[in-house]
Amino acid sequence: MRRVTLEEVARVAGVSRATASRVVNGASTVDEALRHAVERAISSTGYLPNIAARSLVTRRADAIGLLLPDERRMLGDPHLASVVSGVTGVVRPLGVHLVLMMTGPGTREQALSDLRCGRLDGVILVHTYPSDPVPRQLIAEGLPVVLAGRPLDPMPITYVDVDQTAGAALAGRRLKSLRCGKIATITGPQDTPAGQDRLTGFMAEVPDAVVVHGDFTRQSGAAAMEQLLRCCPDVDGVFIASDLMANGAIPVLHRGGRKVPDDVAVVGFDDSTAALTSEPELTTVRQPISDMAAEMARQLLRQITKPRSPVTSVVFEPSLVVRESG
Amino acid sequence: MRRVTLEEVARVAGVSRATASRVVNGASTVDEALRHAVERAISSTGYLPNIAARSLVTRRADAIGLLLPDERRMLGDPHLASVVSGVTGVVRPLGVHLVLMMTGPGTREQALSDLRCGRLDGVILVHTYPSDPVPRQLIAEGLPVVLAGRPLDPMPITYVDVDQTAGAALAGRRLKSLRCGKIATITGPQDTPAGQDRLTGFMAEVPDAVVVHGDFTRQSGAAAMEQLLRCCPDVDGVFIASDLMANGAIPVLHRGGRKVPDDVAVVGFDDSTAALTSEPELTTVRQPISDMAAEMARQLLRQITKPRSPVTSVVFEPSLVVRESG
DNA sequence: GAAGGGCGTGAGAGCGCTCTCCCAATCCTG
DNA sequence: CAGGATTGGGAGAGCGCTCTCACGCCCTTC
Repeated sequence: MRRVTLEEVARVAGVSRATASRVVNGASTVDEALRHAVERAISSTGYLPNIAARSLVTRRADAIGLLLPDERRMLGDPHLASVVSGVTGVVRPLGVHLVLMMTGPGTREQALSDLRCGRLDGVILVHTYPSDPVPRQLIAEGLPVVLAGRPLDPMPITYVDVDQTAGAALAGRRLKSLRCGKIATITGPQDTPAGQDRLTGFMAEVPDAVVVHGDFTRQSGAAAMEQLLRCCPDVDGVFIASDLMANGAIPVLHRGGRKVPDDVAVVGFDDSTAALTSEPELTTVRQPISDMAAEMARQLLRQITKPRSPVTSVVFEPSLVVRESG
Repeated sequence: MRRVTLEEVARVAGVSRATASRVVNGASTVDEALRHAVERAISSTGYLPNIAARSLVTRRADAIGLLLPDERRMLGDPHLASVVSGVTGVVRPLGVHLVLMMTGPGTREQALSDLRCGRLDGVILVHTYPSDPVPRQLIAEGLPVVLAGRPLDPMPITYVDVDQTAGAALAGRRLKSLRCGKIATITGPQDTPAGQDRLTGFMAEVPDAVVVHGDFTRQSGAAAMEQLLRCCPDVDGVFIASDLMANGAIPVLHRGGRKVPDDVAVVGFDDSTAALTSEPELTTVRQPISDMAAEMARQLLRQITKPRSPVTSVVFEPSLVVRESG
């Protein structure tokens, strides 16, 4: 079975290859009659443009990469699906492919060379770790890139994030409005912007809060809560900097004989699926992940279309989702 | 900044483009001295092959698609990440891209035309719904495709699945060995092969089990458990056909005053992350999702390399993971 | 009625690569 | 040492598309 080429469509329509190409690409300078002839020829032959050939001359791959952190952390990340659907929602209608890449040995390098050899038009980088060299390399080479989340060190790069500080403040205000007297927080890792901002935002609202550190994992949430109950048994309100940690912490509270929210109110962060699998369901700070992902896609597309366009990061407003836990 | 071409590498190395190409593609018939010259030229110029040009002549896109079901169901699917990592693990080292596609309006058609126009070499289809026309279209056109999970209607298509029946039997045997007297099951949707097989496999082992239907969602698990407690309050062992449903069902059990596993033993299916977020943690039937995904990738790659090769489906053995719930 | 300006069309030159010839050089064999 | 076999390298023809450029044609405009 042979593939139909533009040449063939042109022959059937009785026009030149150039005109057929114009119709395929929606140029406006084609006579109505000829346009119809070409369109008929396209549908009668079942023509589909060969992307490789087009790509060769336009120097666009019409594909972008989504570079995810190492597998272990990602496997538990309930955000992933929302990110993917937000990005594809923007990108698919434009015929742009979304290529998924996980950080493994050498994979970040892979993505870089895919970008350099024109196989990918740009990448969205999720969760770069501190001191990750990739973002800097990308901006140095002028390659289109958008970061999910503000980078730890300031650099001239487009990112999309939620206002973490404001979100944590929301949580603080909620606990205060619940008339909690002894308030604590379980933090995220302090070498990440999100971890830092959620702490500072919360402390600004509740300056005398007890601070226990976690690292965003479920296990660390459980461990931190054990520590908290030991050092501060009269706590009656906790802001836990991720739903996943809250998910690990709440059973510890139960085992410690506390009822949630009656004895201890709990507010999480993320509004991930973990918020719904908790018992009771989590009051949490919502990040509009899907919208943010869509915005990342739009920003990336803009950079691809207009290279070296100015850096314009976007910060979304978080909101409080009140459920049962606090 | 200009891109380096093969032509340039050849000039620097003092050979023809053909020889340079041979070195790049690892042909064995190149003299050691020349090979080294070319390799030096490649690294000194920073040459990277242009994929579009290569693709144009080899007629391979070196990209495969992962076609996922509609977003709503997928968002809650904890398997996704394992599937992705299993597939990329096989496919990336070979330089093959994984393109993620979600079923939206017209997206399945998109995937088909991507396949037809050579933009994708093959697809992995996850969760086709009953009477989905896409699998048949694909096999009719001889396009490489692998199904995740046995199709409902038998058709000559390669699929990878776990032995659902055997897995459910494992669950049944576990509950019997726990000396449960009154055993029940909450099923998956009976219009899916997994839903059917998990029921029949379980019933073969526990013929007198009480049957309540669910549809694999958390909500349906909760609803089914309420129904079960009403119609059969003395139940002391339940096989729930998905961890997600078990996740919804266990709180209902608690609210009904039953302790898990003391009063009611619970066994789930999937060994998804939902099994770990349950309280207590779920005893469940494990499907080696990541291995299965890797196998799907291998099968697909084989089909791409050797078109029209015979259909060879692979069925994996499930295993029982004993945790706290039963 | 001639000159000027659009506008739509076709010819053709690539884009960067692979791969099929074909030729030259080397090797073996009798 | 001649003949054939074998091997490595080069020339060049595409792969299917886009896009520039130049050429008609028709519609103005004085």
